[in-house]
Formats: sequence, structure tokens, C-alpha cells
Amino acid sequence: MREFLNITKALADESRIRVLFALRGGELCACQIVEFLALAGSTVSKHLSLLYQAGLVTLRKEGRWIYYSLPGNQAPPAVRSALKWVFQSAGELPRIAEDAREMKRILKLDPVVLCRRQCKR
Amino acid sequence: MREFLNITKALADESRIRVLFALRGGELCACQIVEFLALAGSTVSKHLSLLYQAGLVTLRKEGRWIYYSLPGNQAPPAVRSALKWVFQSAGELPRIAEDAREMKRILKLDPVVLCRRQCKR
DNA sequence: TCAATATTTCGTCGTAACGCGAAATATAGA
DNA sequence: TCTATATTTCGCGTTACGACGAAATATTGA
Repeated sequence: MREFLNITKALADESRIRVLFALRGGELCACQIVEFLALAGSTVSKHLSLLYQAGLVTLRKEGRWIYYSLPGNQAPPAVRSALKWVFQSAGELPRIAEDAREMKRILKLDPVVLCRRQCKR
Repeated sequence: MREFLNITKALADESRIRVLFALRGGELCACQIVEFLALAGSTVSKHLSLLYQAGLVTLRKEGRWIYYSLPGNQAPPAVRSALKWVFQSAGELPRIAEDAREMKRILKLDPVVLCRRQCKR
């Protein structure tokens, strides 16, 4: 039950839903997600941690970057079906469409530049 | 987005998930759900209100009783698929199995007796 | 109409969640 | 080794949520 509620609680926040959709385009490093959500790095880190604990995202460390992505077929059935449900049910929402456009902009930027800009603050 | 989050937020609580499963056996009046959750009537009312606002349950008033049930095929797709997901993903949890046994006990009782008992408190 | 009763709404309290900035951790490269 | 940088952890304020009891609302039946 705890595990199942970890999933539902992780899904009960707009920022985290938006991250899941953003990851549909492929893996993203933390600094790209910070830029995308336009929240403090520490806040985004917490959101990603909750998604990770629920099993809704996986991560890959490469040097000092951490790349997040959606889990593959090895994920538990509850996670797989949760993601399937979210993508089917919320995929047409206006906010998600806007986010997709914003994501295109971010992907054109160099992650190195993003990180530097965020550290400056 | 608001509507979608109403659903995910409604699912992010153990009591409300348990109610959804309880309703799989058919409609229940509020006093039966109070007995089932073993919480204050006002608390249960709030839970049911959240589920109702999310569209995850429907209600039917009959005299001074209010019967809650799962929505039928007229429910929006997001709601239908949410319920399908919940029932598939959490159906095997131990807590849900215990609840099913407890529900059998409650169904043997007369709702009138339950209500009277709760009003006495 | 009046009393009983089924359910909700209101006011309050304690706890959990979201937000931030500052400090801590970890890695890369000079 | 030392510095820059990418990310997380920590501490704290504010807001949201779940719990309760008391009061309010609505309906039935005497």
C-alpha cells in the first residue's frame, strides 16, 4: 500500500506531472528540468526525488551531470500502467502543449550554459 | 489540468482508495462508509466530497440517506481509466483483502442501526 | 408542527507538503 | 591539490491536508 500511495502522491502535483511529460522526449539533466519548471534548484531536486522514490523516473549519473528519464520495461506493472494512464489522460491538456513548445527552446540551449546561469543566482 | 489534478489528489490518500474498493461491491450509504473507515462522520464526509468532486464516485439521495457508488459508462475517460488503473494496480494489496472481509461484516448489519450508533457519539 | 436522525458544513488543531536560500557533497579539470 | 560547477541536503516559513467535535441543514415520521 505504501508503494502504491508513493505513486499516487507523486502524481498529485502539477510540476511533477509536467516533468513526466517533458521526459517523454528523452532523458534530461537536472539543470534542464530546473530551467523548464522555473523553480529553485533545491525545489526541483525534491520533486525529482519524490518521482524517483515512486519509481516513476530513473536516473543515470555521468560525471557531474545527472540525467533523468522514464523507466523502461523493467519497471513494476503499477508504475508502467500509472505512466500509461497519465500520458493518455493528460496528454491533450493545453498546459502540456505549451510545455512541449517551451521544451524545444530549452533543448536548443547548451546544458553547460544553463547550469552556469543557475549557479550564478 | 485542474480536473486532472483533482483526480490524482483524490487518489493520494489511503482512506479514499479503500472507499473506492469498498464501492466495487455495490453502492453504500454514508453511515456504512463511516463504519468501514472507523473515522468521524465529518471526516468521512470530506473524503467523499473530494472523491465526488473528482468524479470518482456518484451519489444518489433517497430520503435522508445518501448512497455512494462508482460512476458508470457516462463518466469521463480520465475517470474511467483512473479507476481501472487503481483496481488493477492495488487490487492485490493485503489491506484491500482485509477490507473486503470487514465489508462483509458491515453489510450484515442494518444501516439504520449503524446510523443510530453513530449519532449517539 | 415538532422531534428524531442522517449527513454536511464550520472552526480548530496538528502534521505533512511546497517553496526558498544557504550550506554540504561530489566530480571535473586546471 | 585547488577551484569551479552540478546537484542534493538542511533549515525554515507558508500553505494545504486530515482529523475531530459542535453546529447547521434536510428529511422523515409522530
